[in-house]
Amino acid sequence: MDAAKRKRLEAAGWSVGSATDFLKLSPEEAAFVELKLRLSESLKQRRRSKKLSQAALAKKINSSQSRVAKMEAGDPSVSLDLLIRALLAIGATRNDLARVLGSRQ
Amino acid sequence: MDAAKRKRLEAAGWSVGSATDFLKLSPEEAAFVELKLRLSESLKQRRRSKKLSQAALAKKINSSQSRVAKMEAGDPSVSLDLLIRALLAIGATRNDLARVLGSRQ
DNA sequence: TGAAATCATATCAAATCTGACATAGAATTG
DNA sequence: CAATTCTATGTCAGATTTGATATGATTTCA
Repeated sequence: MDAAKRKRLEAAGWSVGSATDFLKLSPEEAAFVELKLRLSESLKQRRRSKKLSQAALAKKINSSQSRVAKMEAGDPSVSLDLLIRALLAIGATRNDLARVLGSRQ
Repeated sequence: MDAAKRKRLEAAGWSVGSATDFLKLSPEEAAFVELKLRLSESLKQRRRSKKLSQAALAKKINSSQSRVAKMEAGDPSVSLDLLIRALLAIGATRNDLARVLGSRQ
């Protein structure tokens, strides 16, 4: 469907900034994408600051290195569930998540 | 498996308070469940305050009444993705979500 | 440089989640 | 009290997400 096509695009092009409206996403979809990207970035940061490899994190959450890579890349095949489980597993608290989701500052 | 059994139980018994450790959930799992329950409750509240029926909300997010009921009941078959999409669709902002996830007050 | 570790990307069968439907049980209203 | 509207719960085929695997690219470091 239409949504499927957009989903396929969701991942690409975001790596740099945090723009949200390069293709006609509804406000809710835009917010959803932004949300996932913030979690992705947070995951990458946290993992790195803990000096874990993707493989090591994967083990912690019994997943695989390739999936962790996809999480961090904002791949559309990765669910919020997985992202958040990973963040919790790496030591993030609910408050940490709240900070990631909310306005900067 | 073991996790599956727990998942099956995840939903029941939470309606009242917000206890989190009635069965041996790891801290991360407990946090994850707590998180879903908060979103469930928030959804129910928001929908009601907008005087929408479950069917009406379902239509908005092209889902079904039964699934909305499950969302609000904290049914384990409902993903975070769906919960959050529903909240966004009903007008919640990222900041609203952050408030729901973070510490009370 | 080059070997070793780490990361990115594609693919796929199995697992999970989904909307839809059926139907029963509340709640509301007349 | 119905009649009507709303909500809860079970089921299931189809869709999506998953871990695993393979393999190539990039980084690290001696």
